[in-house]
Amino acid sequence: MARVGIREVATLAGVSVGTVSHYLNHPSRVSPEKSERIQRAIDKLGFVRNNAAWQLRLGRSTTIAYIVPDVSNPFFAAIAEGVEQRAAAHDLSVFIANSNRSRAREDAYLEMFQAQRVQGLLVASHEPIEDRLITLRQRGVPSVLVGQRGTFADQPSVSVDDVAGGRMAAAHLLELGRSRIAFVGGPLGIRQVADRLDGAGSVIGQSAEGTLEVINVAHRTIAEGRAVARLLAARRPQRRPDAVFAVNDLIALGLIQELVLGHGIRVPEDIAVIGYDDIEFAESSLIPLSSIRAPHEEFGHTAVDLLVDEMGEEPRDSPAQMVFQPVLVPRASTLAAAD
Amino acid sequence: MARVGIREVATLAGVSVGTVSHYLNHPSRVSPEKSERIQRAIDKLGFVRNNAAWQLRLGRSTTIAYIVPDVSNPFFAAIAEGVEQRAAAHDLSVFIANSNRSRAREDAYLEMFQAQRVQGLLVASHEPIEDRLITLRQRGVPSVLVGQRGTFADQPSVSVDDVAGGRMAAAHLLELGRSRIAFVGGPLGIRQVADRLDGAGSVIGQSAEGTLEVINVAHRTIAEGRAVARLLAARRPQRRPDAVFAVNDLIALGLIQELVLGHGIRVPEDIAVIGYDDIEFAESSLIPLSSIRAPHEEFGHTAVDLLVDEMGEEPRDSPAQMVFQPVLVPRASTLAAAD
DNA sequence: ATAACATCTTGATACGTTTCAAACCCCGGT
DNA sequence: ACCGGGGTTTGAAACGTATCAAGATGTTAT
Repeated sequence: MARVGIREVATLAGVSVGTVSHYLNHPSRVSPEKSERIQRAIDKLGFVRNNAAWQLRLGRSTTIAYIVPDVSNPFFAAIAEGVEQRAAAHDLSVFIANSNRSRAREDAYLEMFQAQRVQGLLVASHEPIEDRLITLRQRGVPSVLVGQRGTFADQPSVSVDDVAGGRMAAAHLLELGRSRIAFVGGPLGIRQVADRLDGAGSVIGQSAEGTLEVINVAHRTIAEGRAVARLLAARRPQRRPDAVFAVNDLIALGLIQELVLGHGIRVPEDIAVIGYDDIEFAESSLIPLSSIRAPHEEFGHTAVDLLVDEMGEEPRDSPAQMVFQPVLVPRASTLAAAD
Repeated sequence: MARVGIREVATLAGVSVGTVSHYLNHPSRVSPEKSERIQRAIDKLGFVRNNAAWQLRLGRSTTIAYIVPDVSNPFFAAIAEGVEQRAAAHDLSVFIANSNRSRAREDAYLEMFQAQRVQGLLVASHEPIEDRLITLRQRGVPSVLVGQRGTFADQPSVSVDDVAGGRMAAAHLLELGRSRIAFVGGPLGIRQVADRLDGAGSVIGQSAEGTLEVINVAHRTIAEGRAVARLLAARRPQRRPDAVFAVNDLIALGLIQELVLGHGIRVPEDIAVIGYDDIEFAESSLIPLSSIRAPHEEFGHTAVDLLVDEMGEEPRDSPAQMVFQPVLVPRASTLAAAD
């Protein structure tokens, strides 16, 4: 298959390359007759514009990237959906990259996207990553932090008030009369994790007799939740917590699954469980999972809007750090059956 | 921020652009002393190679694309994970695009990737899409169909034997003594859907008294499953099926959720439910979901391998259409409780 | 001392596109 | 008959990089 470029089209149509380019970019400036000829040539040759050359000439791309720590976490998938929608409205394509919770992969992608000259970056990360983003911004690549509030005022971000979310979760458990509460999550170096624990701690600290145990886990996956469940099941019943606040829904789901099916521990009677994020599967879980709901699609929409703002020339007028308030969604995993 | 290219680096380091380029691509050919100076200049200027120019020069990119109908279906996310892993091993980057079940978006992405001159395409689609892939192949862009077997011998694909899967599901239900079986899925224009139904039908047709009802749905989402559940609940109990085979796990999960929580219909006692794909959340569902398991990561791995093969020059030696055999994973949604 | 050669460096060229300035053509107005 | 001018068309230049052929420098063998 011979390479077919604008030049081949031009020859076949009997016009100059300039005219073909005009036809492609400013169709109004070329006469109907030549337009016709050019279009015919394009069809015949199956010409598709070479993006590399186009970008090179224009000095910019029309792509943004969305870096996500874990595609298989439905929370990020839901956000991705929102991102795609809004990006399409802005005529931007989205390059989704999966860092797989690996810092090295994350850095590699950051570098790669820079080489691609993407217009901007949407970054959801568990690692503290702002230092890198500063560097990128200096090089002209704007970014929006997703799910984690920027610590610097000029780092735009879209996030949930995780401290408030943590408070809500803990308050909910306390109100149900639970007192020996375990927080399952980690590492605490992750801001979102620390904040949620922080919120929970502040509420429990104020209560008369609540206690807060922290069970640190390295990853926030279903498998990890199961592992913690086995850990709890191995304890003497009196030493088990009577409520668990899991730092995300995946852990909570794994936990419930293993507790109930693997060890016959009842949820919520023996241990109440609340998660975080309210992913789509929380509702249809073994025991429908109580959760702290963060907006999903809206999250994505806002992130793109912020990024587009940032990509513009004018200095920002609206506040760049959007913080959503989470909502408590109580379900069977904390509430006794209603009947 | 002034644009910084290879030229700026060269000036700062006091060498020619050719040398800098050599340093980047054939480090061995440049003297230690200049290497040092160049590296220093790169660091100082924060130089990152311009991918557009690089691609333009080389005439090819180092990227493959993975088009998926629905990022928020964990089945595709799991495959994506496998794809990323294997692609990384081949030094390829993966551009994940979400067609959102829209043919228009699908076409737009196909066009875009062609413009990007990606090395190859991984396409998971519900639409019949092979005609387009043929055109692409003629233009030098190889592709691998994911989840759907190629109908032409030269269209590589990675798929599951869906007819066999359908048979397994139906046989399982019949063995449990169920006879009024409903298949929930659609549209039948989708090959995977038709095959699964086909398999189920063939088994039920051979049985003494099994009947197969088809409940057609437009989408294969949790929400759609719920809708079907409401439909079934509205029927007189005698007219309800005693078993449901859902064309994927999402539908099955939504169905169970609404049947049990919304209408007090028992699963599996009143209606047994089996899904398809065995996504991660099937196991931790309200009623752990029986499912037909297709390989996940392995699927992604194989797809990339096939694509890489295809990208090579030599004609293929190994068979290009991999068909995996599915496995029945029985769980509580069809089996009576064991205790 | 010179030739032959290896090592390192350079400048020019091409990749496929867009865009700018100039050229062209055809008309209507003077 | 000439000029001005809009609408079309053209050719050339540039974008940032890799590579090739050739130049420069230094080294070894004769």
